[in-house]
Amino acid sequence: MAPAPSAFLNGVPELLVLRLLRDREMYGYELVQAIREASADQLTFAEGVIYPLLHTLERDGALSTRRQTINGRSRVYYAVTPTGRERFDALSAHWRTLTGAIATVLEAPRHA
Amino acid sequence: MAPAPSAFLNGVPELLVLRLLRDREMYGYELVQAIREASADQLTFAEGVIYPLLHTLERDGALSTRRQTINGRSRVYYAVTPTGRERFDALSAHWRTLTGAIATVLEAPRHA
DNA sequence: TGACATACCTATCACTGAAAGGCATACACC
DNA sequence: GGTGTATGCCTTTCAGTGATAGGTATGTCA
Repeated sequence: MAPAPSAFLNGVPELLVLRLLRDREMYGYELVQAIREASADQLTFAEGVIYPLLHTLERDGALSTRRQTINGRSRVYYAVTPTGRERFDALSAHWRTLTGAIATVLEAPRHA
Repeated sequence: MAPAPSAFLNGVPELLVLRLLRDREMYGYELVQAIREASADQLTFAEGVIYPLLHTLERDGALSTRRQTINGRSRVYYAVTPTGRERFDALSAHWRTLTGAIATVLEAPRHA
């Protein structure tokens, strides 16, 4: 009933999107491929995941948009706002904490 | 429609349960606390998560059970079967691959 | 007596990411 | 001219997971 803000390990697409946009602005279609390429095809988030996510992040003020038409095709470029940067820092810290804890359990020599 | 066997990053409770049981047999209530303690309170999976999971793993042949009464209280001890060990190895490898890929994206100096 | 820890269990729900679509333009090729 | 593919945007629907919140029963200790 009170779902955690970012329940457990979810929110990885968000984490990656914010990370990539931290370097430079990108548009949705570009992000989908950038994630795949940056992870050497290990991670694939389809457009059905990325687009709604971008809309949500924009609505929350974590991203700002800029529309541009190139070669007759319209693109929507997304950039990280200060709010988005804070959000990334929080998500990132949370991610490291959790994966660190899991690694601890996995690698512990023996559990008494 | 064709949900991956272990969709994306899910299955962490399963991973941890199999890991802990690899060392020694334990009962449900004990596992709940063991996970919390082994992770220094960073990870908490309630009984509502652990018990159904144990039942599923037993049904799948990954765990075997042994009932024992101690101090008037009944306990169900779970132990990992060979099938369970394989399952753990697969889950573990999958986990390392994914978190490794995410780390790559997060830590990359810059994305061109 | 009452409270709390132990020990098992189930039913229900929200949310995420997965899947599968749809729309439109540009470009290459035959 | 027609067909196919890549680009670029979008939405709707769905399954599965873990979260929540219950319920039962015994032992112990104040």
